[in-house]
Amino acid sequence: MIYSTELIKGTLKTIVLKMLEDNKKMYGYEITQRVKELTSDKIQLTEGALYPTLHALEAEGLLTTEIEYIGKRVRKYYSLSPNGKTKSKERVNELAEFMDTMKFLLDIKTKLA
Amino acid sequence: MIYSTELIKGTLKTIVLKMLEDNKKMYGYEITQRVKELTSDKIQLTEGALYPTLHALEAEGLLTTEIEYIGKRVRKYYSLSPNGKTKSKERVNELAEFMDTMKFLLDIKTKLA
DNA sequence: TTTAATACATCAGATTCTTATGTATCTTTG
DNA sequence: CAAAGATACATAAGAATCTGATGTATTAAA
Repeated sequence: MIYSTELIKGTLKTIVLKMLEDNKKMYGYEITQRVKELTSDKIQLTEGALYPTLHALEAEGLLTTEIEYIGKRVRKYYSLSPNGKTKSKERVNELAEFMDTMKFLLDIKTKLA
Repeated sequence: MIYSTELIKGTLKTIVLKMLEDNKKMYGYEITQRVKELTSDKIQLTEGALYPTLHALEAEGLLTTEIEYIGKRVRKYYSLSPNGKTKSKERVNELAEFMDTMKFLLDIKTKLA
């Protein structure tokens, strides 16, 4: 099952920050592949969503970039800035808490009086 | 902590369906209050988001409505249609699975070789 | 040699949410 | 009793974010 992209809305930035927290330095295409791999193809980030998000995070000062050439092909590596590291932890914590809350909400079986 | 509404994006329809699955019959304002109560104020649905969502679910044939008057004040009760019941279970399952996947993703500490 | 994979990017259109506004009734409180 | 707050519906402009398409270019595989 591939998750309806509706669900991924709102979590993309957090996913990106977390990937960079765990891997120091990644390029866009690599992030899509890593997430696909880690989720057994269940989360497939589209480039049309990812690249604008990376640009936005960079504009917010959370990411820094360095260009590398592999042969003639360009790669743009992203890393967390100091602010990005802080923000990443915040975001991941918030999302984890949110998911706990949602799990509770979805498991409610009894009607309250 | 009130969750940044960014996180709620994409989960609103599922929350509404689930509330109706558990309570048979609810009106809009009641849903906002129930969710607020169940989440200790952490998820606060706005009316500007909720009412259009209810209308959309009704247009999709997932909800049915009945009007009731409390004094002179109107109340619009929503219930799951047969299709709505099926859809609700699908959505809740998908969201539960998605959250498991996300938890896994957020807990990854080690870099893969 | 042509298809697929790698790697970047942009953009029109769709969807969905926020915030504000509007209407109206009922309850509480100073 | 008047004002404020709670109850209860609804719409709409603007913002944010994603989809799906399109574009360019290099490298690897079939």
